[in-house]
Amino acid sequence: MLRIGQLAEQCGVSVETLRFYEKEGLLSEPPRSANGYRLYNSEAQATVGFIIKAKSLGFSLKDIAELISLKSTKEQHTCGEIKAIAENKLQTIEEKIQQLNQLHQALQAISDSCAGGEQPASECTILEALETHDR
Amino acid sequence: MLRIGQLAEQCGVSVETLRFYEKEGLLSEPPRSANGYRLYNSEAQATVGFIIKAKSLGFSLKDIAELISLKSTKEQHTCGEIKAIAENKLQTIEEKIQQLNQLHQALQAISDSCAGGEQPASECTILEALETHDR
DNA sequence: CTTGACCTTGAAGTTAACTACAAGCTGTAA
DNA sequence: TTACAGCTTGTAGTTAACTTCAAGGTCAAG
Repeated sequence: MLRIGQLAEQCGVSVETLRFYEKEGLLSEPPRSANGYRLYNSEAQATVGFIIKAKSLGFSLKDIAELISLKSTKEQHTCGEIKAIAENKLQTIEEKIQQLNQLHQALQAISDSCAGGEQPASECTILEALETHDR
Repeated sequence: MLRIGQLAEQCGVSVETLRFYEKEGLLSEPPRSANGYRLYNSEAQATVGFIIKAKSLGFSLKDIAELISLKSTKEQHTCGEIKAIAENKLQTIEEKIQQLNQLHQALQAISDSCAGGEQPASECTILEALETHDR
C-alpha cells in the first residue's frame, strides 16, 4: 500500500493532482490508515496510469470519467460503445488538424507576401493583410 | 459615428466584447457623446476588423495587442519585426499540427485493434490499451 | 408619462485542469 | 526535543476570452 506521495512519485504527477482526481470522481476514495493517511493499492495505481495514458491521447478528464465508469461495468457494455467514444475523439482530432491546416495556409500566404528585412513597416503587407476583411 | 451597439452589429461581435477589448487596451478609448455614450469612427471599426481577422488566424489577444502597438508606430519598425511574429506563430501552428497527428496515429491504432460490435467489453482491446503504460 | 431598447459602470461568473496557500496533525531522525 | 518531511482539510488563485449580472441613466415612440 502506497501513501499519496509515493503514488504521486510512481506516477509522475503531483500529490495535489491525485487529490484533485479524487475530488472529481476519477479516482475512488482509498482506505485510510489509522492516522488518516490515504493508502493506495495497485488497482488505484493502474487507474492513475489509465488516466494519464488517456489524457496523453487527447481525452479530457470528463471523457475519462465516462470511460472509467464504462470500464467498471465492462460486462454490461459492448466493445461498440467503447469504440464509438474513441472514434468520436478521432473525429474531433481530425477536425482540429484540418482547422489548423487552413489557418497555416492562410497565415503562410500572408507571411510569404512580405519580404521581411530592414525596410520600415509603413507598408508592410502583413499588416495590410490583417486589416483586410475578405469574405 | 457609431454607437457601441451599432459597431458591435457591424463587426459581428457583442457589445460586451467591445468593452472588453477596450479594457484590455486593444481598442483605444473612443470619444463620448454629451450623454456619455461611446462614439466610434471608421478607424475604430478598422481596428476591430483587424482584431477579428488576426484572431481568426490564430493570434491570441496578447499577440494582437503587440501587433497593434507595432502597427501604430509602423515607421519606427521594420517589416522583419512584423514578419518574425508571423513566422513564430506559423511555427507554433506547425507544432500543434504535428502533435495532433501523433495523437491521431496512436489513437487510430488503438481504435483499429477493436472490432467494435455487440460483444461485451470485458476484454475490449481499447480499454486494455489505455491501461498499458508503454514507454 | 410610461414602456422599452440602448447605454453606463464595476464586479462576479464561466471552463479546464490544475496549483497554491493556510493551518494544523503525524512520524522519524538527530 | 526539536526539526522537518509528509499528510490532512478547505478555500482561493491561475489563464484566456469572454459572458452575465446588478443597478441605474437616456432617448424615442405611443
